[in-house]
Formats: sequence, C-alpha cells, structure tokens
Amino acid sequence: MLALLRPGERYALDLVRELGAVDGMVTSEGTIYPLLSRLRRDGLVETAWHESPSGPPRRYYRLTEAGQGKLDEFVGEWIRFRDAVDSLVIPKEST
Amino acid sequence: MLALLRPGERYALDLVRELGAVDGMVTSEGTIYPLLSRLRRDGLVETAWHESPSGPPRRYYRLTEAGQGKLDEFVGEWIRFRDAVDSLVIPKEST
DNA sequence: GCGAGTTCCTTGCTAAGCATGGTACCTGTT
DNA sequence: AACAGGTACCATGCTTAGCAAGGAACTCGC
Repeated sequence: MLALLRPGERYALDLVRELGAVDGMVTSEGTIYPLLSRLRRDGLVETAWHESPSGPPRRYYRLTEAGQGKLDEFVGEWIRFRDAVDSLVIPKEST
Repeated sequence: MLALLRPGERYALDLVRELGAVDGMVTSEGTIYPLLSRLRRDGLVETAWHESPSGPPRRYYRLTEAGQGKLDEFVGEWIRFRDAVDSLVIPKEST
C-alpha cells in the first residue's frame, strides 16, 4: 500500500483497481478502506480532498515522512522474509 | 510448514527451533501447534508417535499425498505473489 | 519421590481480511 | 424537478490467524 503511494498521491478506489490489475494480488474495498484508515491513524499517510471530474469528491492519500520511513523499513524486512521463504520452499538442486 | 516436512518426518518442537533459526522468520509454539492441528484436520499431514531418547514421546508429522500437492500448489502461488510484491516494492531504476 | 528438562496442547486476547450493505455526490434524461 | 446510474466514500459483522501464557504429562537422575 505504502509502495503504491510512493510515486504520488492517489485515491482509494484507484488503489484498489491498481492492485487488482497486478497478477497474484487480491484485494477489495472491504480490505483497503480499513487499511487506509489505520495508516492515517498511525500517521503514515496524509489525506486531502480534491474534486472529481465525474462524481463525488475524492480523498487523496499521500505518504508522510513517517510513512516513507516505514516503507523503507518494510522493504528491508520483505527482502529478508522473501529470501527466507525462498530458501525453505524452493527445492535445492542436488545436481 | 509443509516445506519443512518435505525432506522427512519431524516433530513439532523441532520445527519451531528450525524456523527460529532462519533469519526473517518468527514463530512460537502458540502458532505452530494450532497450525499443525489444522494441517492434520485437513489431511495434509499424517502423524505417528515415536519414543524420545530424553522425555515424553514425540508426535512426528509427515506429508501426505494431498500435502505434497498443496505444497506444490503453494510454491506456484508464492512465486507469483513474491514477484508481484517485488514489482511494487522495489523501486525501478530509471538509468 | 522430587525437581529439572522435554514435549505436548489449550485458552483467551487481539487484529486482519473480506463480503455486504449503506450513504452521498454528480450528471444527464425525462 | 425528479430520478436513475455511475462514482466514491465508509461501517458492520463474521470468520480466521497469530501469539503469549499457562497447564499437563512423561523421563531421568538424585
């Protein structure tokens, strides 16, 4: 989620659609809205309302400093976790 | 969990220690006993009691056919998920 | 027969995912 | 002006998972 916001601000439904388009990812509004609320509560994202060209106003989410830091931290954890799972899950070659 | 059992049968505390020794992994008894029970309930592992050289008897877990299949299936999902997260999380180079 | 080490498992709290449903705004049509 | 359809927000309620904590039971050495 935080990574999706790195390039710039986005609104919720847009994020849902983006994730849905990525192979191997699953999400729905019921997941994303509570998640974004938590990120906001924890100060990792900020929001601002902007008008929409077609519909009600949108709440745009933007990374904070803390959010950027948390993302960097997560990337490190992810790399370690990923490599750990790889080492367990992918059979070693014995050739 | 299933991957840890691929090489052969193991008992629960042994699995906890193995996971604890892997960098980036966290577990505890409170997590894996319920997990192993679920795997057994779902027919993905079988168990057998063997005596221990030092303590009460141990319950050894072994992959079933179904468990092997589930593991293979998971590996495919893992690869797709892993690559999806990588593509989102790791900044692309613009050089 | 008692304490220490080992092994098994359960209970209870908390948090997350997600389907569902509900509200509000905007625009175009009648 | 009403209303229908699309867009966007968010909350409720169910289910499940993780995990710390605690408890029972076996074995061995003293």
